[in-house]
Amino acid sequence: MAKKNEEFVTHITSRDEDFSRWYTDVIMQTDLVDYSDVKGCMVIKPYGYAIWELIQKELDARFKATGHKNAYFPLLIPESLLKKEEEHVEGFAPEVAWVTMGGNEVLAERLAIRPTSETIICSMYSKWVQSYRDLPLLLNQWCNVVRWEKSTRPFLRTSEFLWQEGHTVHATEEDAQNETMKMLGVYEEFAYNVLAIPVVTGQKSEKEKFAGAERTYTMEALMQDGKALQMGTSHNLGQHFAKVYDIKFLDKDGQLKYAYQTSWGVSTRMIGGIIMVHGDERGLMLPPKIAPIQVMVLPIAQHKEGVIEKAQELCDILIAKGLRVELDDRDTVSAGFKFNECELKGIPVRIEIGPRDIENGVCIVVRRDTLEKQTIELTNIGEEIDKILAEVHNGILKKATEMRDSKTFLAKDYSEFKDAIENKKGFVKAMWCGETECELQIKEETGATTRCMPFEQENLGNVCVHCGKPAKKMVYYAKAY
RNA sequence: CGGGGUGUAGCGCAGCUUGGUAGCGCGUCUGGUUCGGGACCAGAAGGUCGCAAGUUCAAAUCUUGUCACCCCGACCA
Repeated sequence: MAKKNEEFVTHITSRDEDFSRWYTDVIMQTDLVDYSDVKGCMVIKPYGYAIWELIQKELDARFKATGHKNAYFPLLIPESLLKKEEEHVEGFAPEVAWVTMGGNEVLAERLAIRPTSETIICSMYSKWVQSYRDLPLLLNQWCNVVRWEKSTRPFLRTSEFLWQEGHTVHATEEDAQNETMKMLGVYEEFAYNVLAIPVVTGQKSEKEKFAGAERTYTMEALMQDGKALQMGTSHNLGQHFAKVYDIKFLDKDGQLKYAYQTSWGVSTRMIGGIIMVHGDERGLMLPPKIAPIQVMVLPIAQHKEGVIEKAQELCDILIAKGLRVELDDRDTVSAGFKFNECELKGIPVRIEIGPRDIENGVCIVVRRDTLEKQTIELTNIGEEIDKILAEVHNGILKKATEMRDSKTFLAKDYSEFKDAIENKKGFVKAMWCGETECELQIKEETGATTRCMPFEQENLGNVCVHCGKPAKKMVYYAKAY
């Protein structure tokens, strides 16, 4: 006899009690990842990888729609090649992993395992770009990169991670800037419409920008513990790399010119963001569009005649609608266990169907985000589920937006600023003089960094919140992952 | 690299102060009864107590050394 337990039970640490522990509990118990024997590297298990595959699919469709093609460049980069762009090397030097041996022989020149591929891609682009007719060159690659991190956390910071990096070449500065903004726009649209995560977009400060970029743009999301996470970046590289790697083309006017470039990327870190934005006390909450299983069908009292058959029939109808559906027909665990497991794993919708329902021609549909149960007629179940999945998406986006807004504060002076960072925790909007020195001091004193200078500027005052000098920009500050 | 902490069954931990040859919860396996919110009963398997040396009749426990991992800082998608 199953225990009639009205209280829902969870086996994960409370979010409020220890957010970091909660995060670890969720990713380990939901079968997303496992720790490997390699320091700082995670194993992405099938359930976690399926999420990444869906992210890839959604993004690829967007990249293709904006004229980009996929390619693949080598994992290993000769030291000499990597070292050409000074600012770039300086930025990445501390975290590059090196290959020094080939078989039993010491290599004459060490090979870097790519921390990012600008250098190797630019070295190829210099061969490929000769004429204005070759431009724009719009490529993307899906790959792994390695950065030797001192402290790591699954998805958020691992020594090796998966990402996509777009690298484009343009004839004019204007084209490059347009591309930079366009791709940030693609990421932003993706964040809202696929991940259901509200973001703040804007430009990075000099201190925070990508090593070797002219300008870096970013989208920043806020996690439930009030820390910010950079979810994607888009860089206008200007002619920095073109000059170093000699990417020149003959323009319409017969002049030989250096090309303008961009690069942009998002990584498996996004999955960490999804967990920390949407997750709750019961575990994961996956946005329907990237949920490997959108609907789990649970037969109740499945040993009784006709139940499994009816549940399978229901599955088939939904699969035919193009939904990702699974039937949990295990007879080794109780129904209650399955309910909890569905919630833990963040499956957006589950359907319970048992003898009583079959008799009445209905099923019970439960939304993961609200845990609301509704009785739905089997006759038009396909349309209803579509509708409910859309409602779940909108519901979690709304909730996440409210969460972000409730954790976004204004600071007119430095005491307000410190109070907001230390006690309230979240985004803090404040005016800034534009000096790196000020940023450094603020970080030293509060732990907060500038996240971005948002495109949507507001005038909160005329002076810098820290030094009191004339203010140039409104900035989002936060402690960040 | 600075500061702190932890290593005992697959996972989470207790035992250590005051030495006496290892235990709890979860999980796993077997059988049965269950199955509409993490079922129950009965039985079973599983540990050179991180590693090494020392003290002792006797070490998970005391001493010394060593290794590994985790957290907080510095650095970063």
